[in-house]
Amino acid sequence: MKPVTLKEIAEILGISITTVSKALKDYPDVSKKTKRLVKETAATLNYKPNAFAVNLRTSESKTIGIIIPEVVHHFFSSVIKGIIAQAEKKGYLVIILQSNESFELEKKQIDLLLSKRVDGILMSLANGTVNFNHLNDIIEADTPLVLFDKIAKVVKCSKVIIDDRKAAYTATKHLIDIGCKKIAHFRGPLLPQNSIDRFLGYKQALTDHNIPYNPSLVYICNCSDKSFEEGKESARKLLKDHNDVDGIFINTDLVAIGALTEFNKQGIIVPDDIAVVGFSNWFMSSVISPTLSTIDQPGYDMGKTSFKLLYKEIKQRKKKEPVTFKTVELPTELVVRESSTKSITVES
Amino acid sequence: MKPVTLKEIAEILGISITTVSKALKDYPDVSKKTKRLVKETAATLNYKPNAFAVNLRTSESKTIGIIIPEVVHHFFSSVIKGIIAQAEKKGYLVIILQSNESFELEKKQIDLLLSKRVDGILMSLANGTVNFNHLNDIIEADTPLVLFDKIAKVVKCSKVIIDDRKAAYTATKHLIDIGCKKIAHFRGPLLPQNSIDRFLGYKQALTDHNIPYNPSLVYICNCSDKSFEEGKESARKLLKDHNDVDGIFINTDLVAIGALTEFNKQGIIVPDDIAVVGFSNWFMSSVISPTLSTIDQPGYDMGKTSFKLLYKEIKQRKKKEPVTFKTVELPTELVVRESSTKSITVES
DNA sequence: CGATTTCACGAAAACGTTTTCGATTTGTAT
DNA sequence: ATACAAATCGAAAACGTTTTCGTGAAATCG
Repeated sequence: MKPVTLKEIAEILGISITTVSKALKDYPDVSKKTKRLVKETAATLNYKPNAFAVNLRTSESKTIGIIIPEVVHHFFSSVIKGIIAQAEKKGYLVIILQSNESFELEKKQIDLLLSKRVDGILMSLANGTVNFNHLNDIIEADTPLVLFDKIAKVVKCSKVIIDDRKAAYTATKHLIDIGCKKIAHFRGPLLPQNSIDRFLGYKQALTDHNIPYNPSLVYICNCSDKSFEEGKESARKLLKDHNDVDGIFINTDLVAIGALTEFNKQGIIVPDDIAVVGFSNWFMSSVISPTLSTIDQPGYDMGKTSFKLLYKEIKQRKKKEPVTFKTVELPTELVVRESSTKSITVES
Repeated sequence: MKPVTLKEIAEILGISITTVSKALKDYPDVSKKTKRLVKETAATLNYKPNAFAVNLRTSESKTIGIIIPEVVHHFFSSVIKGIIAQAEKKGYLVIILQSNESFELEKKQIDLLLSKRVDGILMSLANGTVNFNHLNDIIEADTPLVLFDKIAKVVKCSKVIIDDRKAAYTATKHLIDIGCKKIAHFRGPLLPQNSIDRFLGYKQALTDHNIPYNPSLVYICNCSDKSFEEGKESARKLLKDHNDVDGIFINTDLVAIGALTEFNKQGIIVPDDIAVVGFSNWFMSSVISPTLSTIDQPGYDMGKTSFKLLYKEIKQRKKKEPVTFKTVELPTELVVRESSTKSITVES
């Protein structure tokens, strides 16, 4: 019942623990014969190395931790999937923790992972994160760290991002291209860089195309778990404040879907009355009616490349090579669907 | 730079490692004075016990593993969230692995978790799982196991389930209650018990209400990642085969949403022409148009109670108490939305 | 045949903690 | 003072592995 150890195999075969260990790991200073013998008995006894002992001895656990704001979330769960897929290839397991968009919780989770001595940490920052001392804790603990999506530029580590600003620019320009003259923006919270960048991309696209920027056309959403409601609410406000708006670029698909729902209810025809473009390409967006144009944010790829960067750093650290930080920018893509495909295309 | 150990604290204070260890864990045979001293220096040095050493010594890792068919999935990610939330309260971390609905992969993941010596395993079985020997591996390794949602009745362990049959019965009866006379069923694959039970509930509800069961009204969907397409496809077939169907109970929300989309496209009015009830209560269902009536499957609660059962078993094992297996059945609820709310209610 | 190299193996330390058990000191009652 | 109990402490083993280094035997060479 007790798990079998090297010692037992050694005793059975009348050889030393050392030799058993070496035989199993194909050390050159063990004869073919004993190797065969050891491997056979190990197999029949169903020997599995005690991970705890290996961890202690090698001081690595082949386990990484990931901290994200929210698990029940199409984008983040895609990222998780990508991370797990890639980690598995390299024999790493993945521990998942949530920050619930809270700064305090994020700090606590980092502490947890550090005290568990994971081999590396992948993180997407919480909206509530205001400073980055806790990230320096990771770096000072000599634990490899890679940030993705919601990052902090000042932190010295590898990063995986998209160009939010460019993507937002593309989305807004698309609205302009299909003939929209008065374009609103439902932006995210004031803090995280992403929502700032998306806002800036929106603004830039307007000014580049001689459309005056009008601050009253920008509505703020927290993009919390109430995103859908916020979308409806903002849509209501927008219709009241500006009944001549003919396009909206929205920070997040879920908010956009809320807006679509409100428009449907009020008899506003999307896209003919108002064209809508969201952001993230949640699966839902391809299923809603009208289907939602959006910016595809490659969650799965982001997970994969994040782990790849982390893995590289782990290897470098192990070989005492100098670690090199890299920032990888993943391409996004405008996905045009019904919500921005006017029956009559207006030439601009 | 090197993490500080008990030894270093002992040397600084000129006492033994033993006393330091005991002081930190509030053993009664250490004086208040030295306890204070030790704790203070430990705090200033930012001492954190080496988890690897603790694991080895105590032979537990305070880590559990979970294996699910798919991470990017509203129900399963809700379960994950529940598990993580509850695990955190008890100081456990959670490793997540996917089976991708594959039997072989499921076996491999179990092996992985066992070789990592997690303190317990939570699982929802893959559709492809045909026998349960691999689950016995877990039991033989003396690792606590709890199955949830997609379970195997024959396996000796605790389980957390819903009554799929009853829920399906309720859903179908609801369709009958609102006046549906010819009710179709889009069922899941033939294998997993859940889809069998839902089918049986559907059938039972019909016969209990004097509606003859008609096998040609039952369509099979794999409920894979193509669920949405399958829903559309089945809806097309249904409309061709039986143009007088006035209600459908569908195995999964995503398939139902596919069907709704097809109905919308073909000008079929839901619910007046055909009423639809799905299963699971994905978030999406409250957002689609028309909003989808469905059975609420309490993913978060399922995660929570699954961990609670696992935790209880871990504790029992530790105290060498006899382990008791329990099967907890969580309540489901019919959520009535637009897709089954006829403008003119017909009395039955 | 003696010297040297190659081949196989094992002893032992180390990773850092927990815990048992014995030893020493201090206090208390006779 | 002596005896005994209580309060503090530490030595050492143990968890199971990895890896360095040394040793003896066999093989190779001149």
